[in-house]
Amino acid sequence: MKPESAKERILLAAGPIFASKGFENATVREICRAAKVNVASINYHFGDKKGLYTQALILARQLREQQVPFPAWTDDVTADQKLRGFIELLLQRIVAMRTEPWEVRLLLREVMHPTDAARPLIEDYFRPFLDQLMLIVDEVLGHRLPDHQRHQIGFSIIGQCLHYRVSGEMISLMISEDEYQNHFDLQNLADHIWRFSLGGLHGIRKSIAAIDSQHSKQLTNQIT
Amino acid sequence: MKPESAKERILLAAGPIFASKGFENATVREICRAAKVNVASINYHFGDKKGLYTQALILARQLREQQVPFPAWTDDVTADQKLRGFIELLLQRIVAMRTEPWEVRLLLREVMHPTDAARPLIEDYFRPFLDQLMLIVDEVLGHRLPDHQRHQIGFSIIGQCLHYRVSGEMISLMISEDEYQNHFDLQNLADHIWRFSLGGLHGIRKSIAAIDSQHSKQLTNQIT
DNA sequence: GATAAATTCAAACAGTTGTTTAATACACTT
DNA sequence: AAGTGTATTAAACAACTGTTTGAATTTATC
Repeated sequence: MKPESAKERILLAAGPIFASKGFENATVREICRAAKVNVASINYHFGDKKGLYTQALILARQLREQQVPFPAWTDDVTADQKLRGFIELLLQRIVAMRTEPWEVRLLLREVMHPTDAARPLIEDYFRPFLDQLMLIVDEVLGHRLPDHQRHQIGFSIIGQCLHYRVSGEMISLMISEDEYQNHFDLQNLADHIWRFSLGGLHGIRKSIAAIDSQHSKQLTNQIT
Repeated sequence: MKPESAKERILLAAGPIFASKGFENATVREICRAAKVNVASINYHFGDKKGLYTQALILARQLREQQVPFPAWTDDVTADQKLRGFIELLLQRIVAMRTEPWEVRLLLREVMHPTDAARPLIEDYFRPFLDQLMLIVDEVLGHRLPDHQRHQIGFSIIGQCLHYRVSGEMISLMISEDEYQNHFDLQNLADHIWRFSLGGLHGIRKSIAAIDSQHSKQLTNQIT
């Protein structure tokens, strides 16, 4: 295989096109034109259109993991700082304001409308990611909540971040251009979401403390 | 016009089909089959496919406003309670777990990928909705923040809610069915998002108080 | 350099797309 | 009852869809 074999060219051309048009609306002819190969090449190398889509999705995940790797924190990093880092990573991976890598768009399509190709994506990519977030939440709270609460908190944080990608266009239509330019860049958003989420977590920590003290009272009562 | 004229039948058949397949993937023949009219009817009554889509979108908004109207709160309702009511309304309008009205899906398509048809939607529907939320936020905080902060807070709350629709399928794939059934119904989610957001708001209120006291100190220094 | 395998190609396939046409049926007023 | 504008219909339109074919070309193997 040449450094730019036809198969490779197809795969690299297909990604951005699938990402911006979706599976149905992307045409094999458009992809082949972009890859500068014959229309029959897709069927020859990938079987059919769906086979190409599956390969493109796998490639997207691999590339995105390389592009924005998970940070390795040293021991002196506080839980709060880790949360801030995670939120920034999440925004970088899925929002990625300025540049719009096709990998992100393609992966997000699968999040919103999972197909059969989504299962391995969940196991290998999304679930480990969510688990990392929940470990940080445990650390911030100094307490491991029941799973459903941990998940709800995780989704609250992820949901805030994701919203700027999902509804990004609509948001930019709803606020002034000035405001968007000056206060909705990645750093400002990470700051806000971090603070807002820390507040939410502190509220939960308080109610844990209240229950705990009540619980220890009950224990005391039982003992005495 | 008969109570079920052809034009009406087309409009009502088009909504659900556009909602579940999107503009491009919905075919005029499928819509006409569902409406039991000739294929030429859409072009006759609506000019072209796009004209029909625009009308369907307008209808969706009208219907959804009627279906889940904004509550009229009495004076004795606290700001916290209003926030809880707003979150529940938002979840009912856009998440609507059990039934999946086509109106919601169609409107959400326009949120994620706004077309020309989105502008009137923003002015008449989304912006007033966001404004209502921000008034409640002002009331909870007892303080009107700069617009960009009000917006960020609003999007944090909306983002949490929207996430359960946008990534709903993915979420149900990531947690166990039991957990999903027992802890991710509308009431539980509204409760969690409410508490989490109240925590976030209290955190912000504290930092306002800190800045205010600092500010009054500075003022005192200036005076003395 | 001959043989075989892998790849590329133009052309055609059968099916679907949104839209148009011209003929017909209907409801209404004069 | 004739005339008029509106509504519906089957059929055809040209353009596009993913895929297949069989021959031509390139590449690899001996």
